[in-house]
Amino acid sequence: MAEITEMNELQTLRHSASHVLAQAVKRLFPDTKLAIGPAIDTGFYYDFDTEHAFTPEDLEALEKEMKKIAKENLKIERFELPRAEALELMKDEPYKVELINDLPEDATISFYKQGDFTDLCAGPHVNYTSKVKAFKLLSATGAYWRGDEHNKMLQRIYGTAFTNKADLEAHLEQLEEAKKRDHNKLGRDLELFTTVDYIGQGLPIMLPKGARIIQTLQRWVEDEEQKRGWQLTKTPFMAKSDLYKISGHWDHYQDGMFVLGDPEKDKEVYALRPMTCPFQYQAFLNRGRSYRDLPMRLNETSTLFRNEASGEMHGLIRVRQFTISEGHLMCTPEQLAGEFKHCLELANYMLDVLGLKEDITYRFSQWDPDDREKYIGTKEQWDEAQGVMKDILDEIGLEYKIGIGEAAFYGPKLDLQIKNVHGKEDTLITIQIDQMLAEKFGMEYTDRDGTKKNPYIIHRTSIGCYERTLALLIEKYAGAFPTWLAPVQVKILPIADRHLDYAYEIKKKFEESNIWRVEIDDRSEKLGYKLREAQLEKVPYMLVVGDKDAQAGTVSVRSRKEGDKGAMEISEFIAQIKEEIDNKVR
RNA sequence: GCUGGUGUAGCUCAAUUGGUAGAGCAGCUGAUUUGUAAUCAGCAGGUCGCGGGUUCGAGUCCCAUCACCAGCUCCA
Repeated sequence: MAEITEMNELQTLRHSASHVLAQAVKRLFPDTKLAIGPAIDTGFYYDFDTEHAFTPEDLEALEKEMKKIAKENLKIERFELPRAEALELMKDEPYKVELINDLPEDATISFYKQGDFTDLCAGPHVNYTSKVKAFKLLSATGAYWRGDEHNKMLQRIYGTAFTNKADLEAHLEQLEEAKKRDHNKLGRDLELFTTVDYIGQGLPIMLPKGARIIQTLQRWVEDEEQKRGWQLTKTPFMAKSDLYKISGHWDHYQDGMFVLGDPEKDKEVYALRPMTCPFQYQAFLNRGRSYRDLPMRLNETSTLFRNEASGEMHGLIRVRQFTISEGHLMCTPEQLAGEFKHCLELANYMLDVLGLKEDITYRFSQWDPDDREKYIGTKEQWDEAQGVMKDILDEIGLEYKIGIGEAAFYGPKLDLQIKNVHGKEDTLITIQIDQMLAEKFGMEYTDRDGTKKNPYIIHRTSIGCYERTLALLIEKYAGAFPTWLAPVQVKILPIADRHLDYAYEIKKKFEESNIWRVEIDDRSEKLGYKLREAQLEKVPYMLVVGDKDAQAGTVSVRSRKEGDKGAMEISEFIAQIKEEIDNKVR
């Protein structure tokens, strides 16, 4: 209870902070029209309509004005008005008028007034502006009125506020720390990936170290899927438009596809694949199928191409070409629940080993019955597919949120959501039930009774897209990957050049034990310097070798996690690290 | 796609009112051969994101474009 009260207090304070901001904006930029200004998880924002674009200097000036307003210690008072009077009061604020008009007939229309500033608002608020003292304005950006891209773009100012200075400082420091973990910065610093302007947006170059991590993940995923009864396919990266017309992608997804050729002029048009589904179905369609063939589990390490809008790309999280651990599973209605659980188990196992499971939330993504444009199929089909998924989820006892309008165009999804270091949520893994595409593609199996039936199809990924998953891993571990994933697992640091031979001897012993990610730092630098470099590269183990080690046939081990571990027999250390790698110790 | 910001050496950043592009670190060469956060000396490195324009003269001003960043909208 105390916690809830505290949260509400903070939300109230932040809401009041947004009003103080709006008051400051009105004072400094009187022509500004007000939209809305709520409290959010991390602070508050307010949307304004003005010709003037807010600069960082403006934010400073506004902060100063806000401090002044706080100092003036204005009383914040609530009052209510009948609709007509409310509209009269807000006649110069078109957005407020729109909001009032959208309120239901019997709604109470309340206002909050502080000095010369009055705002339409349901409240609650703190009682005096002086309460708003520990705050900071963070950024000015654009945002569509009512979140609709067809509406005018307003200017949003983001800020944060706390009940005391210490909390504010701590939060700002946390933001700085988050920046250091940001995969888009750290991943480049650690030479995992880069981008090149003449290659294009959303097309990252995986550098040797990044590629090595992805290779490790991919080998592990494909092996694990094989163990669990999945059969690997390799299908083309492009197809004629005919294929996408059958699947519905041509109608529902064309803007998102890279089309090769001009549909208006050319006889044949190809498109790079944005999804694997219609390709992998061909493996099922290769010959007639019976119930004995089911469940048929097909997996593929599948590279996809999506022509995302130019503003959507972000590091490795949103890209135009990516590789996903894809899979499609054809089964009977009786098998569906079991197979769905099997897919979820695999995904959860993967996330558990990676250490990401604790950061996952589940979203049951459903269609939006009011947006028929976006979806194929009938209401009955959707009700059935969603009903089946709901039963499965409830049976497992999974805690989930419902996302209306978040479904795929052909069926409902269970999305495994994760937040990045800045608190922005993305889908890492998705498992979908589809009872529509099988019919479209004429996928049938002969059942026991000799009748032909369409199988249920589960679309799923086990580890998600390698690029996105890598991004989350970089942030999770701040670049200090578990040994089994680390692009460099051991760095050998000879303290003088005469120990280089011994260093190579050690490296060879690692290689004989099938450990290849061992590097020697052969520069003539001081040991302290080399150690610092190895630490910056986040290498799990550093082996210092000098005279006494060379003579005794040992290595001095320094662990990233545990610090100095002293001298060890080489074979002993190799056995230890091998076990760590094989068991995927985090 | 939209709003705003940013592009100078591999990295972090300088460059007065428009007047010869600099520094530290990284790199290379030589010396040093060192036991836990920076050994010394030298060398090299830039069509100032790309393209136009204004000007006697543009890293600096204007236009256009590309990329990166934040946010919105969309999405794995």
